[in-house]
Amino acid sequence: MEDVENLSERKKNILLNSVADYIQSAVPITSKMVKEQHMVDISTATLRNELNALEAMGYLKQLHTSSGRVPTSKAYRLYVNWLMKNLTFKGEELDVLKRGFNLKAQNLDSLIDKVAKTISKVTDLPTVVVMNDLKKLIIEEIKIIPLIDYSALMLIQTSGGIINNTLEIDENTSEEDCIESARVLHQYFAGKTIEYMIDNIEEVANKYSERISVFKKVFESIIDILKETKSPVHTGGTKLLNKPEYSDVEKAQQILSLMEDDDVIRSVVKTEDDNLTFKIGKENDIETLQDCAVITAPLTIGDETIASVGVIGPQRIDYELVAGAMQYVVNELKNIKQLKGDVDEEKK
Amino acid sequence: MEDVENLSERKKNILLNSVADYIQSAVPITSKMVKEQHMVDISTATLRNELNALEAMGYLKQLHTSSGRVPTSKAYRLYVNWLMKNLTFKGEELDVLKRGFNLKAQNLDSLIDKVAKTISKVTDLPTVVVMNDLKKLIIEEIKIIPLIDYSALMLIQTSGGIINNTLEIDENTSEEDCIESARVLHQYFAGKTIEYMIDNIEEVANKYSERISVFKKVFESIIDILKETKSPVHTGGTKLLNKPEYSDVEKAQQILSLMEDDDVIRSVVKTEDDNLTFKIGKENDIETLQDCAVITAPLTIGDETIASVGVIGPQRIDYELVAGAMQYVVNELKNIKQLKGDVDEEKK
DNA sequence: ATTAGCACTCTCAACCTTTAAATGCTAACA
DNA sequence: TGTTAGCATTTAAAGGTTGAGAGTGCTAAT
Repeated sequence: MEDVENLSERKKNILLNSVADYIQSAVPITSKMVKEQHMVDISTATLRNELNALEAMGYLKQLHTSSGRVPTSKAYRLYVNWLMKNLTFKGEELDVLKRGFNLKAQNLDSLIDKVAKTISKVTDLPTVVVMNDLKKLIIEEIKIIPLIDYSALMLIQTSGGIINNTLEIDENTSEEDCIESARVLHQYFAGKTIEYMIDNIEEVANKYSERISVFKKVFESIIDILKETKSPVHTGGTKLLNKPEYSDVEKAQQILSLMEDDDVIRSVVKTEDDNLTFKIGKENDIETLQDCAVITAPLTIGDETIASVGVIGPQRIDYELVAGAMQYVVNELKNIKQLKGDVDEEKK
Repeated sequence: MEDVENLSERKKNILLNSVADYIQSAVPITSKMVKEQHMVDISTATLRNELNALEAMGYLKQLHTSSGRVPTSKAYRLYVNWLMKNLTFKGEELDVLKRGFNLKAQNLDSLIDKVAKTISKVTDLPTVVVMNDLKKLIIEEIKIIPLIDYSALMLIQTSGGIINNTLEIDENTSEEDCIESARVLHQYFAGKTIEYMIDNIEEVANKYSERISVFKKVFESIIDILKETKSPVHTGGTKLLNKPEYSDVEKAQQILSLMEDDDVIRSVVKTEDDNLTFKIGKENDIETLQDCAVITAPLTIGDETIASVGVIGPQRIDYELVAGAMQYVVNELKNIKQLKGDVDEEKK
């Protein structure tokens, strides 16, 4: 389908350079510009012929007869494919990232938050993270710590990170009750999935509710918490307003309100692919996004893919920067568990 | 200063009604409109005289000779003062709030987050929460719970809520070490302020570092965490774009980037007052906000004022709704500790 | 295959015109 | 003295016109 071979070396040159220029400047490509910046030896007339041909092939289009040309989705796709073959991280921009993004082990929520904020900052684009279903995660450790006000903190350490939630408990629940509850939970569910725990916790609760009055209450709270789906986390929406594409408030708002619709954005950002995925223009299913680009990647810790991250912008997006930043963050996350794996090995 | 007495009953009527209308519609006030909606028996000519007089007194101004009039800051101030005397919560809107805002005890971060999101949702305006300095909070309880990956969770239960942070610790730190560390910290610092803890922890660390090798490391992490200042939390920035006042992207961006400047927004939102504070138009110190309204309130849990919350919008803001929503949330927060106080009493 | 030259197209900004809505003012009225 | 009808006046907003400028496509020559 992407028969790059059809393109003469010169056409390819013109096209890739022009797309790169346009991504930086947002100024339509003209024969004069191409000559001055890339092909001084060739006349504008010749370049006009080339541009004309590229337009006929569907890589460029004019906004109106007497204007320069802008890249089509097809051109961006070509550019991205080429870029992915020749990707080198951009030094300076990623320096900022490397300095700002040190991951200490932390709970999932703040980890996700940090990922979104960092990518948004570096790319200067809105960024969304949607959590995968937690149900498939494997339970490693469970702790329940009583706090004030009829509440307790429950920590579930899983194969995909630590889940950290507040339980409502009865007023006369002692610290020992909490420890005992955690012990029982651990006994039954360590090594099992969260899904398994949801399905079977009731049974366990019934078994123990007579011996320890608080059990049932605790277990009910746990079910409530685990069943609830996390809202997607989004940051940097206002960054869209900087882009000339969205100087019209209406347009910006369409995208922004789409980002706030949990179900829609979840379907947009969630990715099955193992690598970066680029959806450019028409490649997007959602109507509103058909003149946008969406770049998504899975967030994997160890063996568990816990979430997907997505960056949304105009098609004229700095793919190189975005891909570099996302790649970097995704790798850092993988390394966290790498470390943990090593430690486990040593212990054995 | 606010000599409402100068105003005849009729003028006051016209003005308050007109401001209320304008807040809802954003359409400049005309003699015709006033007649039709509030004073059918009086001719437009008479109303023109009245409006003219109100303008001379500085309550209204025309955008140009042949346009209707819009309220000045002075008029909004009068309106707000009147409103605060006659405030009744708006039933329907606050119903949404009451349904959505149930506060379980939780850590400070998520509490703050919930407050911001809720107020922003109900008022349909950007909302910011800035944390007060935590240094004055009194420590009640300290727990350290070891997790994976050289890290532990530290919970400090204070007079103002639970502070919840991840520590980096040495690889060979046992659970007993953590418990012992927490015990020592508790022994020295329970009942003291966090500030006191920061000033004296080093000494304690030195004393114990020989007996328990991990102490120093733990204590260093704690200092780092406590010294760091929390960034303000902001939500709903994009809601500004709905307002006709900000159909111009430039204007919206001015406000939005101001909201993202931590130092500036902190000075804007932080309030010493015990109640709701309204800063209308020129009453704001910051240049950019001089055609905005900023409504702020302290967030108090028990005796501790832990943060300030602020709502930012055009001067033409639904003060009634905003005041109602903020008042409600502020009270709910107070009640949390009320509850806790009761429990403490019972225990004695 | 390339290029110079030129006619052609279209946007953009500036300027003008018209329309409609609101006002201020004057003079009459209760 | 307060109220009102009537009318001239003001102005923004919308629509139309024009000229300049930038870019293209096409033709004919190299």
